[in-house]
Amino acid sequence: MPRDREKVRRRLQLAALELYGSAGYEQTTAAQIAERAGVTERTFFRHFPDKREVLFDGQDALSAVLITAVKESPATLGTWATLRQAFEATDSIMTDNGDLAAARRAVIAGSPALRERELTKAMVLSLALAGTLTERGLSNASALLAAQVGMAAFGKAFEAWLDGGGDFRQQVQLAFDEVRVLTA
Amino acid sequence: MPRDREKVRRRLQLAALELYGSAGYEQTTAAQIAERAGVTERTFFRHFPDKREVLFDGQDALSAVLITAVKESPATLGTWATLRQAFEATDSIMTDNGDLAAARRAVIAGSPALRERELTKAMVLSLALAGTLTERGLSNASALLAAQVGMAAFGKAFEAWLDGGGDFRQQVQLAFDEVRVLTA
DNA sequence: CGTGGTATAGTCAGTCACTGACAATAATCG
DNA sequence: CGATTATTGTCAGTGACTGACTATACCACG
Repeated sequence: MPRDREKVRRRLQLAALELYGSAGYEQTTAAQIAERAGVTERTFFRHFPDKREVLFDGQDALSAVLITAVKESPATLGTWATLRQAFEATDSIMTDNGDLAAARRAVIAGSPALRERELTKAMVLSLALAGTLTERGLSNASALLAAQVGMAAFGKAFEAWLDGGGDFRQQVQLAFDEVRVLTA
Repeated sequence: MPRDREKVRRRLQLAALELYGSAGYEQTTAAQIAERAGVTERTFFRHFPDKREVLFDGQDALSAVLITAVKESPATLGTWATLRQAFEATDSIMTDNGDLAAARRAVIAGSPALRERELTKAMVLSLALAGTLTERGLSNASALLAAQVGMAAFGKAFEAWLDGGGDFRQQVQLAFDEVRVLTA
């Protein structure tokens, strides 16, 4: 495997994050990112299908943790508890991603196009989650509904945690409880 | 107000729906849509900010119904019941949009770019809903969470209704109940 | 140590979404 | 009918993204 592919990928991602952060997403061209990473524009598009994707890459790890957590969850556990426990299991991933995650979030928040792509990533996660819930006996529609409600709770937990709420798992717990109270 | 703006808009929307449906979204150029509508490409982009938006236009009506329903809901009613009642109130809008809605959905389902835009539209709706829930005393974060959970239920209700489930309001009822059972 | 194969990157040309600036035209109002 | 204004046409340009082809770096093998 020549010309270390992963290195180029990471350089492109870093360059994009920096440029999006300083000049803004819309004002940054793919050619500029490529130049800063020491490659050509064409190479950028060989590594990422579009200008947005370069910012979204940790999703696979998150998805993997969620799915294995659901799969290893005891069958006696209900859907809701299974989901809560799966989202709690992402704890380590969340805690690891330090400063980069914050910069990423700021950049994404600043661009409608990037926020839109973030929604797609969330949906992909919901669909993956729903897929494994299906294996636990739920219908497709019910599995997707459950996954989406869980994702909504996870979203609030994540925001609360970023806003200084100390323990991530506890924020997940709180958000899931809030949904229970809401619908009761 | 010269050269009837609304007429051109509708012609563009219809032309887009037809072309997206027959040739596919990606294979259809903005110039083709414009030509079929009897205007130039430039005019297309004066009416719609991009190729995707031309398919999303009923959102304002839906949003208006939801928001007034929430605002007119008695203060004694809980958040969850308020949301359910609001979504039930969209009944007439859903029932009116007959064949066009079905064609629209098929086209959207066939294109990742259009599905992505649909997610944005759902989020805009959630944010609007959350805004009015805030006026009922909820925090921003809790209002958004509630709105998103409601939207998820609404989404399932809508799909179930499209799949032949007779009464729309009843599907909403069922989906909302399902979330209650899920989290209990 | 050369040599060939393969993965990766560069080059070039092209399409298409979208935009700004300005000219043309059609409806409206006096 | 003339003036005003909303809308459209025309034109030129930028930038995202793609296909086809070439060039180069790495690897294995003799």
